[in-house]
This record gives sequence, structure tokens and C-alpha cells, in this order.
Amino acid sequence: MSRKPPIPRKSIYRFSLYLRCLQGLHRDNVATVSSETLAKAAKVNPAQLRKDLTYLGHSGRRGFGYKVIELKDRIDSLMGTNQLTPIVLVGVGNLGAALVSYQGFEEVGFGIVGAFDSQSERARPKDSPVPVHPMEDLPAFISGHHITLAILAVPANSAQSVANQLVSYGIRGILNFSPVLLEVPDEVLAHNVNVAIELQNLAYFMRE
Amino acid sequence: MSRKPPIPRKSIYRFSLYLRCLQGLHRDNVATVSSETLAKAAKVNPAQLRKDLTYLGHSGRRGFGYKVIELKDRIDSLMGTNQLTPIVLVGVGNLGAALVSYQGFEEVGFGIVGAFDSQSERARPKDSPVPVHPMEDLPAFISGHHITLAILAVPANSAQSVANQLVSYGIRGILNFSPVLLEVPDEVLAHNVNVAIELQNLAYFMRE
DNA sequence: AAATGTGAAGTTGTTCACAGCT
DNA sequence: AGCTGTGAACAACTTCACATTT
Repeated sequence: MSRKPPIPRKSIYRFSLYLRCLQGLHRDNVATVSSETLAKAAKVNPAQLRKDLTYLGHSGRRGFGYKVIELKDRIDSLMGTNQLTPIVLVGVGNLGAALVSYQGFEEVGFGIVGAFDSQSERARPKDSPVPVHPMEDLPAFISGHHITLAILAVPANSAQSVANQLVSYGIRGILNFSPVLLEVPDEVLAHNVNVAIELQNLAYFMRE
Repeated sequence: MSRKPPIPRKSIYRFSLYLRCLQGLHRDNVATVSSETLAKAAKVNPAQLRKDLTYLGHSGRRGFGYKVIELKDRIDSLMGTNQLTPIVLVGVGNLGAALVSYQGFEEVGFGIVGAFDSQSERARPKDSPVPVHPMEDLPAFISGHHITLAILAVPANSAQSVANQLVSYGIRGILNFSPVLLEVPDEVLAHNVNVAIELQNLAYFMRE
């Protein structure tokens, strides 16, 4: 039974930031980077960066720094970004349509392979090769493509019931854009993105 | 010089959650709520809820619970949600257009009063009364309407330069949807929403 | 009896400062 | 000499458990 101490939640979040910075350095043909430089790019403390990197095992050389490619590869494999994970999106309203056309998912290893909506005649978002399927096709699609991750972008009033469906079809992770706190079984992970709350927060801290 | 100890960042975040739950209770004509009930609705620990609420001053009655309306009003005034704050949105691409049409901002006290794009002939998003202005009109609009908050939804390659413009026009808070870590002066607050990173995170924790 | 308010204990996350490699 | 890796100090946050109030 292998029970390594788990990597802290916040470190995992920062690994995504490091990855982005490393991609930029790699594009600029930088071969080596010090904790100080990379930390500045990611806007974190250098000691924190080094501590985070120890979770990968020793990955730098004292007096030298870190090899950009090697570090990038290590974080990629930790985060599972070295392969493309297929996901589905449910709810092709304004926000759902924008997410289907969003270019940034591919860059971090995800591809929306199917979009679903109760009004399946909704126009296919432009710039997007993904067709919009009717909800009835969801269960077969999910099991047929072995999908475990879904983006939920339906209105608040149907969010919980659609989430229940997704879970019953085998989905294990839901990125939820509705403002509802979903009730899901223990083995399912729901993560909320609530832009209204983010805005409210920002506004609060603007006035001290 | 009033220097009360500041309210923790995470408590402020949770106040937004409590507010949403209280709105629901109020709609359902519930007059009183216990920390246990409200905590369950907001998916937090009851002790944590009570501790958060002490930052408002004493707001409950022992043996009784909290009055829904009173608590809602207190949090509204703490968060500044009792008045509507005008904001601008810059970048009316897929995501920007979706945000302009998003209903949820009004519910938490914000209204997008102007949308701006370098291609100002971009179609006005449907369901939205907000016209798309050319970028040249931004400085006059911001100072004319006394706006201090902006949503930034432009592509990565122009994010920093548009942010610089916003700051020079007087914007003090930026909700940034681009995947760039903005460089802003100390007196300006930038808050990032990065859906790709949220997805990457969720995927990591799905596989333990 | 019921449910709040809160010190104290526990947990998690951050930063310092320096020993230890290369 | 330079920069990593890390124990120890520090800071922030969460939860417990119970005294206190209505």
C-alpha cells in the first residue's frame, strides 16, 4: 500500500502556473531557470517555489538552477497533461458556447469532444468543430468515449438534476459554472467557478 | 485612525456563499435560521460559520439562531451589495459576449454599463441592452461614469497592454479572464479567473 | 433546552535562513 | 560562488468543545 504524503492543494494549483511560465520560457529557447527567475514570473516566493518542486523529487542542480524542459516534463506528467483528456460540456447557452470555442483547454491537456443541450437545435458555436447533441445521447456518449469529466454550464434551476444525471452516467468530476452548490456522492468531485462571487470579492478588497 | 483587525480573505469569500443561501431562505419565507442549518446549505462547518459571523458583531441570539433578513442586510452592507456598482467590460469575443449577457452580476450588486472592443462593429450580444463601444471611448466613459472596476476578457497577447490602459484611465480593480498574470501597481487589484487551471486542478484531484 | 460565541487545540500553508551540493 | 533543498519559525485558517446566554 503506497501512502506517500499527498501534495498540498495549493501546490497543485501553483504547478499549473509554473507550467504556463515554463511553456513561455521554452518557446523563448531558455534552457535553464533559477528559482528566483521562475518565481518572479509566477508571482510567488522563491522559497515556496523550491518547496513545491521538492514534491517532484529532486529536480534542480545546486549552483545551477532547473532545466526548463525537464521540469516542464515532470510537472506535465504529475498533472496528467502529457495526454489529452476528453471531456463533455452540458448546457450550450451563452457561457457554454463561449467555453466550447475556448482555445485554452487544449493547451492544458483537455478537449471538449461533445456538447449537449436540451435544445439540441441550438446553433453550433462558430469557430468550433463540436456539434451540439440532444441530452438523450449523453449516456451512450459518455460510456462509449470513457469520459469521466464534465463541464456543467446549465441554468441554476436545472443544475442539480443535470448533475445527478451526469453522476449516474459515470462522470466523476464536474466543473460547475452554475451558482448552485451541487450535492454529489463522495466519490464524485465538484468544483465551482462562480464569476459573480469573484467579482464581489475583488470589489470588497478594493476598498481595503 | 480606525484599525480594526481585517476580516480574513476566506471569510469574505464565504460571506458571498452565505448571502446566496440567505436569499434563498428569504424567498422561501424562512424568518430564522440556526448556524447548523445555514452551514449545511453553504457546505461549511457550523463553528466556522459562527466564527465568520462574529466579524459582523453579535448578530444572533443564543438558543434562537439568526434572523434571516437582519443577517442578509448586515452582510449586504459589509460587502457593499446594498448598492449597484457600475463596471465596464473590455473584450467582446466569445467569452466577453457571454459575460455581458450573464444575469448573475446584477444579483450580487454589479451592472455592466459599457462594453468595449477594438473591433467595435462586433455584434451586440443578444439578450443584452449594452452596446459595444470602440476603445477610443474608454477613457471618457470611465471618468464620466466614475468607474473603478473592469472585467478584462481580451486575448492573452493584448491583456497586459489593455490592463495598462485601464489603470491609466483610473481603474482600481480588474477581474482578469486572460491566462496572463498581470503586472499592476500596488494600488490596483487584479484578480484572475482561469478556467483552464480550474479544470486541470479538478482533474488532478479526481485521481487522488 | 437550545444554540450562540469563543478560547484553545489542531491543521495547513508560507517564509526564513542557512547547511549542503555542484 | 551560486543556487538548491529543507528544518524550524511563523502565520493563517479550521475545528473542537464548552461556558454562556436567552
